Amino acid sequence: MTVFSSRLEAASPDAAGLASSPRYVQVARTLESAIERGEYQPGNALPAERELAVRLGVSRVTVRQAIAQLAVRGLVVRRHGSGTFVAPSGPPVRIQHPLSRLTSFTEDMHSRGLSAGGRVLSFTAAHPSVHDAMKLNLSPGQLVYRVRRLRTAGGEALAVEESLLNAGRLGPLSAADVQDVSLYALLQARGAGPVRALRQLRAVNADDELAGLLGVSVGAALLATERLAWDAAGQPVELARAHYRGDRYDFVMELRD
Amino acid sequence: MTVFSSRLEAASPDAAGLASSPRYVQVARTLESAIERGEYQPGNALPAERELAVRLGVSRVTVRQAIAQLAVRGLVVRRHGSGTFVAPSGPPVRIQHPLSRLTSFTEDMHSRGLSAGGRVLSFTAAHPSVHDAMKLNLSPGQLVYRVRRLRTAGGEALAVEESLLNAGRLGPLSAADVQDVSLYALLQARGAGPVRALRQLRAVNADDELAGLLGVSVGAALLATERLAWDAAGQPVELARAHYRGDRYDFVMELRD
DNA sequence: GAGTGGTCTAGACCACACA
DNA sequence: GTGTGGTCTAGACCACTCC
Repeated sequence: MTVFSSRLEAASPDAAGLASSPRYVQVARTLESAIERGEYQPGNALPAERELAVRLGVSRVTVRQAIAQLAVRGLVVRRHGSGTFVAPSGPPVRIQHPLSRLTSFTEDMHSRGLSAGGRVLSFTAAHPSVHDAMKLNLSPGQLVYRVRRLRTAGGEALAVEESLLNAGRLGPLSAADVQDVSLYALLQARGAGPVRALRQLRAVNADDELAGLLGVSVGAALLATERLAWDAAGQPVELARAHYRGDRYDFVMELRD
Repeated sequence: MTVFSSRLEAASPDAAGLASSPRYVQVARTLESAIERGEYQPGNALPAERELAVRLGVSRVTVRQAIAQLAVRGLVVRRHGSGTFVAPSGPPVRIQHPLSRLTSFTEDMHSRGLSAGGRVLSFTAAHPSVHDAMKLNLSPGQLVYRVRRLRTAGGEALAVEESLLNAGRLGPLSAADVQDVSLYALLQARGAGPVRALRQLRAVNADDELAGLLGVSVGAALLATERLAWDAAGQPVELARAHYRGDRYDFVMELRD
């Protein structure tokens, strides 16, 4: 089925006095409205880039530039060798994180009936950076455990989390100890359960590595957080940095006057 | 000064057994490390794209693809007709938003000694969407004021904020009333001061319009928030959606067990 | 006007998926 | 093998900035 008119911005270049936008923007809009009209259903493939180029009378490079815009916004997903597909419409897993309380990722997911999975990407004992040592109230020579984990929920990668733990405070720890267990539970078991934390949120673009791990395009918006947690004695016990998929994670908080 | 070797990944394609990455990634890394080494100082221009292409032995398109990666990550800023510049190193204005309390943008900025500026982009009375009407506890026929403002701090665009206000509850309101004044102060003055709010945060990529208003590249990560505020009587008084520059805004919150 | 980034093209080859 | 997206090229013209 031929969905598009053969040319863009047909007769009058800017009938309404609008500045004519670049072709790739026009192509992006054309594709977007076709998707919105339901001409391409979620999960279905778009026509191949080469075919779109012919149909729309533009070069393939221009089509790619247009599709790249849609991809970074999460409207479509590209699969090398296979095609470009309309993204599943409603976010299949949308997490709402209640921020009033100090909870772990594992708890969060369980309270929503999702299986909190994960995979340890790396586990090392190392010297923290000067900056991090200060935050954890350590002298630069002291060791920290550095745990890097990929967090999943409902089988889908949701976040990459890196935790720094005060090694001296916790005693011996091995990679097996952090496998498939909440770090909070582990800290609690060793008498270093956090009771207070500061959490900072900001938005960043995914670099190659995070994009690969989370299954999003390079440049996709991620929610980046840093959390510093203290135990009852006021000692810092954990410094955690996490990158959540922007399209799959919501933080919700309650504010009062 | 010739900064780069004339070719990338010179003799052995993958000496350490590493899969050779695309050229534009290599170019991006080359430029990034040159910036990190201080060979290009913040505020200074990079060599022109055409010159980089010649120096590095790649096409200009490839150079552009590499620079695009750096631009979306905020390392460099492109200025049409003028050049590509290394971004100012440390974020010159980094806001930390204390989330424990219900504060307005204006208050936030003042408490940091920054002038909270702004510009009303649009002010209309309109019918809310069904979805929004529900949130504001209105019947679909009732009117809302829709205020769209560009928020600045220290002379720099920081956020685009759109507020929906219950028109019936507030009485007559004109564009002049929302000019240069905190909406919270205005609500307070009309006996609809908010005492409780829910705030949701997520990360999104900037579209053309937001990018233009905020002075960032299309696709840059933004912190998107939606806030629904209630007055003392438990009536919803404001539904606000805002997009903050991800590289200029931090949210910080305190959590307790 | 000279120099810069922004857009666009036609064509090529590579890497991956799938039958 | 065939079809798909991913990368890359050389060259062109446009739009903007700045002198």
